[in-house]
Amino acid sequence: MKQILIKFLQENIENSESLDFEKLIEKPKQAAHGDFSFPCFLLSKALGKPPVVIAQDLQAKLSQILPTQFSKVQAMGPFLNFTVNSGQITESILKSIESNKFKDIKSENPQKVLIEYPSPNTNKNLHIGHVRNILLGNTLINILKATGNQVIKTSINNDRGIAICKAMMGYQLFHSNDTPESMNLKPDEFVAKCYVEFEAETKKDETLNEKAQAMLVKWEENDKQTRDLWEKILDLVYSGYKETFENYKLGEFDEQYYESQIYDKGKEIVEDAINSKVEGFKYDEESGAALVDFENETFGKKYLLRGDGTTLYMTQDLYLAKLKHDKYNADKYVFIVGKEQQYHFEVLFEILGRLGLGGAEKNYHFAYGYVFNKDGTKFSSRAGNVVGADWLLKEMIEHSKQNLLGKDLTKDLPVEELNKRASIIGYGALAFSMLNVNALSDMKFDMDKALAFEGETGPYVQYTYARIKSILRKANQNNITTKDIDFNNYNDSEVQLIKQLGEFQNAVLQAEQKFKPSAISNYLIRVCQSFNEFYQNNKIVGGDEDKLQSRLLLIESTSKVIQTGLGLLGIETLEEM
RNA sequence: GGUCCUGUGGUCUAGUCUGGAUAUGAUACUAGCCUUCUAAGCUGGGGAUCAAGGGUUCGAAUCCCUUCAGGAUCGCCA
Repeated sequence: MKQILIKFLQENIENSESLDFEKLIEKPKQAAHGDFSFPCFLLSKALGKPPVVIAQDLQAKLSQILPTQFSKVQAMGPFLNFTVNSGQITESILKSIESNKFKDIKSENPQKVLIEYPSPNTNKNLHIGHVRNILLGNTLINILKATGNQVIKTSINNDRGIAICKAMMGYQLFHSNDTPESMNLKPDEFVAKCYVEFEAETKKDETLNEKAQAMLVKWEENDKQTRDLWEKILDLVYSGYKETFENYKLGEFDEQYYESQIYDKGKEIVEDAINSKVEGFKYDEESGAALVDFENETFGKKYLLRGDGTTLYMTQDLYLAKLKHDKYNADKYVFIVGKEQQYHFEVLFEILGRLGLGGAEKNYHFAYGYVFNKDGTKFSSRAGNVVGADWLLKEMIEHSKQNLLGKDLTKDLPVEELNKRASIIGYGALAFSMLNVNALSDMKFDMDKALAFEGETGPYVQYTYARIKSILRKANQNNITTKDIDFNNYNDSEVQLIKQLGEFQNAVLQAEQKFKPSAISNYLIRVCQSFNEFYQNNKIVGGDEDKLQSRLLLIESTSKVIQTGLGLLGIETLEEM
């Protein structure tokens, strides 16, 4: 459509050879400004007239010879606005939804993408920050798959180190006779309690930190008793995670990595790099430690092996990157990790580039912001005052349930149905609120606000869907098709809604290209707003008879778009709520 | 100190990459709309020096420079 317009303008505007119409023509922000807009500023010099006059002249001239695809050309100030013939647009959009072609979205550049998330530290239960991580990861995967990318889903479990030793010590000191059951805790919460209590105890007894260090040494020496305890604690953590992962729809991984199995690997990579004189790789002459010297202020020096030859965190990451590369040879490696690790990943990618494993062009740090308390202070996981992932979801669901019980329509539902709805609404509210903001932005978490289901929320979108389904039930027609529909029969608010539906593919492609799940949630809000505006002013069943079919088709199409969009966000729909 | 990120009505947020018309919505506040397809909805109102200053441009929230504020990070820790 745009191409038709460009060709038309090129042929009919004088002195326009030098103009880049492709770039100039844009979509107006306001519907009243038509579908395409052409600014006349640049013609001003060539024609020696002010842009406002040019726009008026062009309107007079072009309106006589407008292509049939367009219904109107109008000058508004220095802009020339074109409106397309809505019958053609509505027909093509509604037909593509009917045939499900609208779901068939092809990325401009489909790739094999390996994603790594949520990569927890296994000494505690998962908290609200992980929730953000998981929801972003889930959605990103859905979006990438929906647009034809191949996705490999991995996670690295940070299952060794001082933190897990502290949890183990806490267990030994305070809870060796307890079990999660005896304390009425989820197993991973039980471990977290051991960890937190140990941390608190170190404030009183400073020798405890040394003892934890000693335990780590024993672990590294493969001491049987220590390893047994370690496995016992990890079993607890993983069995707790299993439930959390299920609740947050994490599904199966293609591959899971474990820090305990790779933390001491990677030495060879570094030694080989030094031997083959990879740029910047060298030994420190005094200590014998291995490092990369970037010789600039931004990166400085990065050590890769200690003086005694043992490995460091970065070395392990190099090894893991090589593992992935050798096995999968993906086009892109995505790390979904909090933005505080940005420097680490910049350095990592730079080193990987020098090692021939693909630098910044093949690796991407999908960084996301912090989740703060509502007063802007940081959650402290050491003190243990973090909002737990399990608790959070449970709270959201419980609140949804109270909400349903407060409504005439739903207060007498069977318990099973009530719980099912509450669970879908609660999850939707939580997921939507986290996905509707820019991933990189920090967010304050306010439980009261999260529990308010008005405005730009998941329940608003789900509710809109349920309303549509309710109308369709009432209409009780099974075969709503695009046959026999007069596509010119739609009024302004209907056409606007249909055009909005036609934007679905753009929204998904935007989300894919920019790695931006919020593009989809933002889009769904706009669709629902368009629908609710239309719904409020137009009676469908029992309204205008000759509009019934076209309207049923329209709202059914809307429901399909909403359902598909929510599906990408991992949110389910309800027929009634 | 170096590097990076962030800054848009009281609060939250879209738009920033790729400059375009009166800056998108939400929330809170406020005035209305349910004997009518679900009011978790809709309509109206007030509320913004787009952190500040300068530059580029016919045109800047958007690009460039400077400054300010907040945050992160800069270890032979992970």
